[in-house]
Amino acid sequence: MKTTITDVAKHAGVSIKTISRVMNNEPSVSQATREKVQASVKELNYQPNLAARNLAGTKSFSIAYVYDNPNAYYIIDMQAGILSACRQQGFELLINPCDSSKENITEEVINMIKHARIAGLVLTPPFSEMPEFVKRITELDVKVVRIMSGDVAPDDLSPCVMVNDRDAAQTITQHLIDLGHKDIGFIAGGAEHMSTIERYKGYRRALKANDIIFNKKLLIEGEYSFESGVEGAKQLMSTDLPISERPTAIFSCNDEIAAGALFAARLMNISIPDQLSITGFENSPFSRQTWPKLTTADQPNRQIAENATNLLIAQMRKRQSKGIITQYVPQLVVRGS
Amino acid sequence: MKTTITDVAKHAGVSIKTISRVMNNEPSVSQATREKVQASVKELNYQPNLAARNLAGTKSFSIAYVYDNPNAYYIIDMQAGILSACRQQGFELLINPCDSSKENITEEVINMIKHARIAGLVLTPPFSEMPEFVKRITELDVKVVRIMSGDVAPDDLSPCVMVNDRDAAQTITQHLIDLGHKDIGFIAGGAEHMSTIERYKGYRRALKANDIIFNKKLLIEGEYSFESGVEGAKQLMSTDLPISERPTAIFSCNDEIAAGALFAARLMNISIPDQLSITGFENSPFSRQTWPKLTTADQPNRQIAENATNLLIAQMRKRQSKGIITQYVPQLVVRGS
DNA sequence: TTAAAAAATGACAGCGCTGTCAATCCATGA
DNA sequence: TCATGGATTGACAGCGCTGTCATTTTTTAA
Repeated sequence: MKTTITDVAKHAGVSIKTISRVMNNEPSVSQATREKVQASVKELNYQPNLAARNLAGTKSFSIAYVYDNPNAYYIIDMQAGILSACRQQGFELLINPCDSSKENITEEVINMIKHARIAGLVLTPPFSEMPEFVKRITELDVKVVRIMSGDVAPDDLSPCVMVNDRDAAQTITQHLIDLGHKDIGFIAGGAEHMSTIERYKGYRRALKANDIIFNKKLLIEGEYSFESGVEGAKQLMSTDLPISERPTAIFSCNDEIAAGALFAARLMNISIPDQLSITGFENSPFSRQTWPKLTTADQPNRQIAENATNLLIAQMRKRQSKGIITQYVPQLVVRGS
Repeated sequence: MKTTITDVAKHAGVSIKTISRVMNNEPSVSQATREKVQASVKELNYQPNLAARNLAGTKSFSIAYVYDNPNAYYIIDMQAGILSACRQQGFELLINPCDSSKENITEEVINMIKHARIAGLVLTPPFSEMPEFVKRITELDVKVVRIMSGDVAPDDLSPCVMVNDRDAAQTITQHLIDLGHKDIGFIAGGAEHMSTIERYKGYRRALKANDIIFNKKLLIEGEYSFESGVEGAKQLMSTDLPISERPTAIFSCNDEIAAGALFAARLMNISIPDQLSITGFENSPFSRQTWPKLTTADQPNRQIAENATNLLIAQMRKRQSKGIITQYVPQLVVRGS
């Protein structure tokens, strides 16, 4: 039989209410009692029953992860990080794959929140980048944490974990420049993604810092896909162009694009990295499944998610911590491309 | 405020117990009453509170998905399917990423089951292919459903959803043979995976059915990775070999291997599919991110998972359905490779 | 027609916890 | 010394549901 609060109460010689107080870190418990209870809890290996807690109390111990992202590796990593934080803090995780482009997605999520009595939401792009959505949710007295691209939070509706794609992109570009490149092509992802914009800004900033004049012809507006990388690279390296107008390096907005570009280069008999350098972004499994392996930027997604979830839980416990921001800067991973 | 069982009882003019009976599909409710209650349930949009159910009853409404698989796309699809079935049946899904190679993984999972009062487990490879693990779990009176490769269940410990890789592999191989190929290389995945073995069997069976003698030199023992595909293809197509000893087609055990093989072919200036045909398996996003796109086999993972979960729930409700087996045969997807 | 059996329904306790509020304890200062 | 008030602690109801068992209604058979 599982140990219940009553067992612990008997063991510690206090009332169940006191156990409850200690378990919830409430004040008004003397230090002596608190320690006595904690000892009993440990000895009996007591873990409060979540169902009972949810039923009896006004607060909830459920967190939901609402996602919609074609990148399964990203989701899985995030999920693992969130779960890890939830476990440690005695929360339950509900997962919620959604279609963010759906007309009434906000209502749907709100319904879900109400029905399952969700206390908090972990949001990644694209949801974290939908201001109206976030606003509606936070108005419901449901706490939110957002993981998004940028360096400063767009508002103070929730704590944010910012992934500084801009600085990382600048670092990558600088790396290319240090390698001697001056004509660096840029294949963008979809412009609706904050990350694309941020990465582009970083690229531009690096150029500027090195007094390299930006050449509009080297900018390809693509999307986050392999095909887009193939097309982009073909366009940039077209033999119709005089050699002087072709870039000697290509900054791809993510690994998938980079893989496509790499592929196109191979088709055109351009040797990598001798004749052309290509960089990716994200350090996805993809980046190791090309040849040569991609030089890219790595972000510790699992850790980011865990951190974000802890921020969310902290926010739920106290009344504060709204304005908190954590920033991660993806790190350059130099490989063979 | 959420509608509770009491609201429905009042609305329908019966006791809460009767509502409970209807909600749980218990017998001993007259048809008339049942319909009256169902009408009220619908009108009030009543959904039983899971926490209360779990707390009050002896049965549990929680299912866990225990997984450990490097293929994130597979996991995400499975997860979506399981979730969909859970939602429809009023179950809750707990996810549980695990390291299957860990020494005491069985104990860990059992602990988790006990603590969260899990009623059933959805298992995919590698867990579904660990007989001892499955045995231990089912002894706990926890229901299990396994999704695995094969055509018949290995035992009757649980319902199984079998993915008939063998037949699918035979179909793919036959497709290559129909294209005129006689010398077909085979790059295997890890031999610890049932799927590899099954796919190999299908390949051999197709050869036999067409009176093609199996050539041991065309078999490469690899693993499920891009690199393995590159290496395998290089070996098979080595210029050290007389042309007559090189295959004209390569059966790759999954898309990742196939992508590697495709890549190697490109390196060696072998044109696809003119000089060499390559097939994959799994229809992963990978298979569309190569050029030409891979001919492969598609399995409806989401649907498989949903189906399996329904089987699990059926098993939990009644006492029967242990021996049930559903079989899926992945379907040939002909593309450009 | 009526007793007995079977089917349908309901009353009520209680799952493990939290919220409310009352009771107790203790240090303080008049 | 004793009232005062804040800090601690506990008693108890009740969250929404299910399990048990008693009660009522219906069906069956004599």
